[in-house]
Amino acid sequence: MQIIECDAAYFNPRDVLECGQIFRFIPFKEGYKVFSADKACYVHTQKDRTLIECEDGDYFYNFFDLGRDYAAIIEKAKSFDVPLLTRGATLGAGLRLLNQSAEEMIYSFIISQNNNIPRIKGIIERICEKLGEEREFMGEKYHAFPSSAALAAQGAPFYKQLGAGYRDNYLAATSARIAAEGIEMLYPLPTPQLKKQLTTYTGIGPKVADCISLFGFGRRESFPVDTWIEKLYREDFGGTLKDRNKINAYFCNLFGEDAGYMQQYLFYAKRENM
DNA sequence: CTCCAGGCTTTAG
DNA sequence: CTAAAGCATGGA
Repeated sequence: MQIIECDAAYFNPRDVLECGQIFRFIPFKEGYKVFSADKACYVHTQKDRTLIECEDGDYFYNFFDLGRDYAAIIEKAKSFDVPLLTRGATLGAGLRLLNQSAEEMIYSFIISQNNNIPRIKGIIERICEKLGEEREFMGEKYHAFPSSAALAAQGAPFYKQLGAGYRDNYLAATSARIAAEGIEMLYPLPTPQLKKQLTTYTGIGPKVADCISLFGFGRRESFPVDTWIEKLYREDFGGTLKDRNKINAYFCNLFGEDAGYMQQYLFYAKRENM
């Protein structure tokens, strides 16, 4: 077992996990067990340090984006002088953007569309339980996220039965395509072309493509526009555009290469008062 | 009962 | 091209 340690001021496990970028984690002892692809870790905070316990330190160092200077990101966020963004970057100083498995993001965010977070988590959990390889971490069993081949071996009725609703065929069709083609050709693409390619998969539109690009391919210039962003665009930016693609262009132009981080702070601040 | 959730596909104009 | 209906499910 390895232990990675870092400054808790820029790594609050609750903020990082509960902000909708990841769906596989459970409260455990003083912190959380976190699952990604076929790996697991235990993350918790002691005083001013956040500790990550795991078997694969290199994987989770990258996963939690530990090479990034978040103090600089937060300063940049405040420099835009937008009240909601400054509030998000202040209250959410412990936020981080995760570097997750691209395939896991593809299926997870297909499920996320027009859905709520508790239900998304349940559907993904049941899929892993049924199709993911069994592993063990800290004396307890868990299931890896299934391979595309394992997902493709099931049809739409299987996903419907797990509660995926009308997204059943999206999962069946896209897993079949990826099992046949792979996704290696996507990694070298420039971000605009990556987004365009992602939207050619069944069940992936512009918003889901931005989430996959941001969380699964490390494209920090991506800015997903969902119902929350649309709401804060109107209420906090005085925006009048109604087309989400245009709202996306507005924010990408405003925030540039770090738009994804700004999106997380805004999302965080807007969701705080629920 | 209706409304909504990290929207997409299909169809109509 | 844009606009709107239809879509499963579960909780508020």
